[in-house]
Amino acid sequence: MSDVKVRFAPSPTGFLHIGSARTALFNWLYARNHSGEFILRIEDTDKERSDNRFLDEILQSLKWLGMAWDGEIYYQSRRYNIYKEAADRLVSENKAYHEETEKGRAIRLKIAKEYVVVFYDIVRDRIEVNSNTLDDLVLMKSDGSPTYNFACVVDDAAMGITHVIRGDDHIANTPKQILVYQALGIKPPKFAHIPLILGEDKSRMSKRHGATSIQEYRQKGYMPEAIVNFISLMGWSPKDNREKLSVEQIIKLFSLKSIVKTGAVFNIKKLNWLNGEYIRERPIPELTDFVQALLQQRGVTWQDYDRQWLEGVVKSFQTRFCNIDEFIEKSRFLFENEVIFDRQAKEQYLSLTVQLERLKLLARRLDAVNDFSPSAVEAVIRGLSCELGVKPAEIIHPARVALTGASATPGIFDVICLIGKKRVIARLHDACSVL
RNA sequence: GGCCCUAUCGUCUAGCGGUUAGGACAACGGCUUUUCGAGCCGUUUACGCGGGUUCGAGUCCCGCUGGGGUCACCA
Repeated sequence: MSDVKVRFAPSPTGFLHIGSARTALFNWLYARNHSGEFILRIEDTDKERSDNRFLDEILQSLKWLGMAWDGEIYYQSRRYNIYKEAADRLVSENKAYHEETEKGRAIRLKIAKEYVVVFYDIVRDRIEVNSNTLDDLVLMKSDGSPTYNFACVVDDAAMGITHVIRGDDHIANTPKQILVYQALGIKPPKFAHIPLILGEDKSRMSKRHGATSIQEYRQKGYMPEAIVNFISLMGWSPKDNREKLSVEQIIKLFSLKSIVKTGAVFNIKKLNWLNGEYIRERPIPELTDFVQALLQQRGVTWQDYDRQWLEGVVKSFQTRFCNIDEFIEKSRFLFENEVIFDRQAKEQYLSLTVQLERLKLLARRLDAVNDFSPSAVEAVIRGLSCELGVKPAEIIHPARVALTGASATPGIFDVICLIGKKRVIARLHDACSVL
């Protein structure tokens, strides 16, 4: 058994976003690395802003990312008596006092002047703050609920938390909390303040920087292992030049001491690359399940859709997409009846009479093919190019545009089969209709 | 503004007194090829500035500048 016990303490006032997911991850990794405990505590003392909708979402995101917590979930809203008791004790010991305000009676902690609070942070080493910069800390609000800094300390102590791993933005809270620990006569846990995740402009990542909630990334088709791998690399590294790591490998290598001190700018392009790596290594049946679920969510469908066909589509696109938006965008010619033409491609490949005449011929030959397989289609096209004395590309390029509207697609022989004979002939005819 | 933290390619990072400053993403180019992608190969790009300490500084110290965080009866 290990003596490590950490916690993730979200407040249900918003969705689980990239930053807090990373905080949760580092806690979880640390616990797993030390065979310690990882508990979940819901800091729902703000009645106004807390919402069960957010709580459900946070729990779901955590599960989806694979971070299982140990034991029961704690809710601060159900522990008010514990905070009250602790606060009363401090008042009786003359370490805190009641304050009458317009809103009612609050309890504040007395903070001595000219006192230097020193603590050692695992990431940043020594930090010291003069108590003169601190006001007497409100412990219990006039509505009877505890303040964050108080409830947090009381709970961390009561739950036996050994390491508090949290965002950088809490550094300023730490001296205050240490003063609470001292008043309570309890030895503080160890602290590790991890750098924040930043947006493009280097300020703390927020909604205005684009998608920030884990759920959004899930819906966009990012895999949990890609996200875990990616966020673990913001502020931490295995130091051996590896980038793609399984969660087991990360757990094994993880260390709080190797966390960097500077904020990391969220780089979506790298996430895209990593997600693409995971997509490429996934077996087709599995990847198809993954894509299928997402397409369903988006309402993308096709009348002749069947599992085998979809697997073929996924196989053709496996190396060509890094998220579901890209998949949908690039494969639309398979799911929609109408072909959306790229203006330039059409200009280049479907404007000459010879090009259209070749397509007309191609349509006739293809129509005669009964076994509509990639190899059969290829034989037809190569045969035709030979007969006409032109390079296969002279037929392939116009055909690609006529059939898909685009100039960049998976291999044309596969594409033709995926579109299906009936639609292929129809599209070819449509393209030649101006003749 | 006070307080606190921080500073290596555009971005994520390795480095922990002596390195041709390494890797990854991105970008760019090449190979391959029916286009694109993937893959493989390659190129461009970094130690913010100024002082010290030292035989020697990206690495240690100080200052400056830049960036961030925080200053609630919100967490």
